[in-house]
Amino acid sequence: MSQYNTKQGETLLRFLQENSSRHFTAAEIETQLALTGEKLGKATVYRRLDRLVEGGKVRRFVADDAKSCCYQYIGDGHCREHFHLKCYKCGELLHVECDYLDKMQAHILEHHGFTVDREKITICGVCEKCSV
Amino acid sequence: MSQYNTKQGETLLRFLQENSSRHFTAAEIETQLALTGEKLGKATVYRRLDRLVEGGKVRRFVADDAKSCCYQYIGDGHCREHFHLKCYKCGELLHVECDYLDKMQAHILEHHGFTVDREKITICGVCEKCSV
DNA sequence: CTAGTTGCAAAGAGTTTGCATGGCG
DNA sequence: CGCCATGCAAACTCTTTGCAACTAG
Repeated sequence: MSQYNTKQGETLLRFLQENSSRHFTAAEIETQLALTGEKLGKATVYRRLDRLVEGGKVRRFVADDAKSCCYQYIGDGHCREHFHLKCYKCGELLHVECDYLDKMQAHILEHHGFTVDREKITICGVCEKCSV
Repeated sequence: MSQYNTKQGETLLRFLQENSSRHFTAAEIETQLALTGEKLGKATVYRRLDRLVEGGKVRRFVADDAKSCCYQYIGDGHCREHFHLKCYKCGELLHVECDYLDKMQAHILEHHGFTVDREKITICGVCEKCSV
């Protein structure tokens, strides 16, 4: 699939990495990159994002009120090992390594016969800063 | 807002209630109702769904792969008191009353300074039947 | 009778696709 | 040089909106 390294591909990935505490829509990414003169075509943005999502480097989701998808860098496969808490006020994504949550997963399986998909799960709420 | 009771409004609500273990896109709802001769206009479907979502009777979300919104009946305000586990294979929505999860919420607040929004949270995974 | 509701069709918004050009290896 | 990637614009899909006709209260 992604076989060639291109300037555009690197630009997009770098942008997401450098702003990994925030999420963006495709349109926002396009605009932001255009501001710094690194203009990418709309289609390219979508195509590369799709790949990053498939490759597990980027998470795609739809914010509650939003009409379009948001994308956020979550890093390499390493993120499978912990949980994600996402603040829907500021957009901050917290990566949490937590025994309690590990046990939660076991509890749910045992008591409710349900296998939690920790890779996909994102726990929404409000972070410390925003809850004041 | 919703002041008049109409045949269309009742038809839609009844359909969702009777199929509360499943979720549907707006288009699916339209099609299903048309099959039983209870044809609703596209716009009406969207407008009534919006209201039901605002009123808390229906949950709107975007399935991982899907391109469009899904809607599922979750009942009256009562659903704020428990947690939802959703199977992404069969679509079943489990309503779970669980001390452990209550404590989880407390734990996350205490140890991670994060206020979980239990109304919005849906824990995704695979249910008992589908995990075999 | 009045105000909310419906249905149609047109408008919008976001995303995907086709195709010629350009760039990586 | 071959093949993939890019960029543009057109095509698509889903959702919202405008408006005249209709209906609940």
